[in-house]
Amino acid sequence: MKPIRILLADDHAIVRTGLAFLLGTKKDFDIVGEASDGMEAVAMAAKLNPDVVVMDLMMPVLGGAEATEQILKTNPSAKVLILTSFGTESGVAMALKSGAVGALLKSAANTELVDAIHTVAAGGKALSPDIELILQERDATPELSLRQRQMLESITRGLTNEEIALQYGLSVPSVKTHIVKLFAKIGAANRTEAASIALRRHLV
Amino acid sequence: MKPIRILLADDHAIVRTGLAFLLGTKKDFDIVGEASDGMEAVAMAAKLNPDVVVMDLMMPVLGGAEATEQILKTNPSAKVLILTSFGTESGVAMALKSGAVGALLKSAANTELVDAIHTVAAGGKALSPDIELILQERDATPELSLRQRQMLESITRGLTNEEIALQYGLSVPSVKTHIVKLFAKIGAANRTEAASIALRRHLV
DNA sequence: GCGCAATTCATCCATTTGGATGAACTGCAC
DNA sequence: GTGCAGTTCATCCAAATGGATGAATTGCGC
Repeated sequence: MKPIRILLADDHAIVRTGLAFLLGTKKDFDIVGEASDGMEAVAMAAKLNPDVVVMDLMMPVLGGAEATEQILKTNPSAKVLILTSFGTESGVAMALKSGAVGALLKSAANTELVDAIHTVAAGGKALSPDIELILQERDATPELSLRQRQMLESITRGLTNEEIALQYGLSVPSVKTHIVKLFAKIGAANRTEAASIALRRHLV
Repeated sequence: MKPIRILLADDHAIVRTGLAFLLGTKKDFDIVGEASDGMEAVAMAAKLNPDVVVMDLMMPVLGGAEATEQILKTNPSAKVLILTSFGTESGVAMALKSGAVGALLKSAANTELVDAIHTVAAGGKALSPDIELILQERDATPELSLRQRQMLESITRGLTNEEIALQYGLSVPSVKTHIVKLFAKIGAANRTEAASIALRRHLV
């Protein structure tokens, strides 16, 4: 039986070492490459054509979600499995939308990772219970419109309504309308809580 | 020559595997234990009396900074080396104040880690340039008083001045005084920007 | 003890914010 | 094409906020 060809992508050398050691000892796994950022992962995926890409979500140069999208463009048969840390799970939904077929927390046991790789290589989806929970929370946050995202971004910068109006060439009443609707959507009582929610949920 | 006895503490099994593999192959290192949270690290340090503790900053149950303090209480000769991820460096200053003698980013090359362990085991300090930079930024943020920290915490929760006054049994004018001084210290133009700064710099 | 920072509170005022309501236009979906 | 969401703006008002100033108390360090 052919081994599963795996590409590792993580900016932490220690994690790559751990993964390479952990997965390299399994006979049915073949580590074909290691990338230390998203851009490198895309380039190596195109060249090496791996079966599974085990990828960190938070990487410099190019993040995991964007890298997933790029990889699947040139390499549609590859299965992308996302690794994420607790507290930085915000991009998981985006990565899955980009085509990742699995995601688990870095704190997962080693066996969980091995199982997940087998699952996705066989065409299945591998979402750990923790991740499912995160996605539910995410769903609880309704999508924001373009203007609402802009307002939120400005709010987190501490701008006043007048400054925001100026920035986007709007009237102050318009800004207020957008902001009030934004509050209702994200469940904020005021702009300060909105900023807090935005930063905590990584909405900006 | 006696090998350096090392205790690993990291909630990510993958990272522990990587560290164990990376350090375990060196003849002068002896991995005497692995802990998956801060509490465990404290307990194992007391029992095993390691020379060096390589510890993650972000751990469940008990964080790296607190764990460092606890360990040094029962084990003053131990050298604590902090590992931290980019973006979660906020606690580094606290960990160093707690007595850690070294800190480096997880994205550091494997050799850097090996060098750092040798350095701290020999009684030196091991701060990577990235970490030095972070500490400088930290210094740019003046220390906040107890009340100011409380105000900031409440602000990030979106509370109004009246709610904050109620929470701490103060008058609204007092709350305002504290908040205005807080703004001056952290360089915020208003409470929303203050919340933003607090969350971004992990001041709360 | 003296000074300083932190803490407490008060008054006054301009600005900002949040909320309610109404109205018009646009573009997309059913 | 009808409806809905998003967008734009207006008016009016109450509440919250920020800023300035003054003043008293406490506690810590030199």
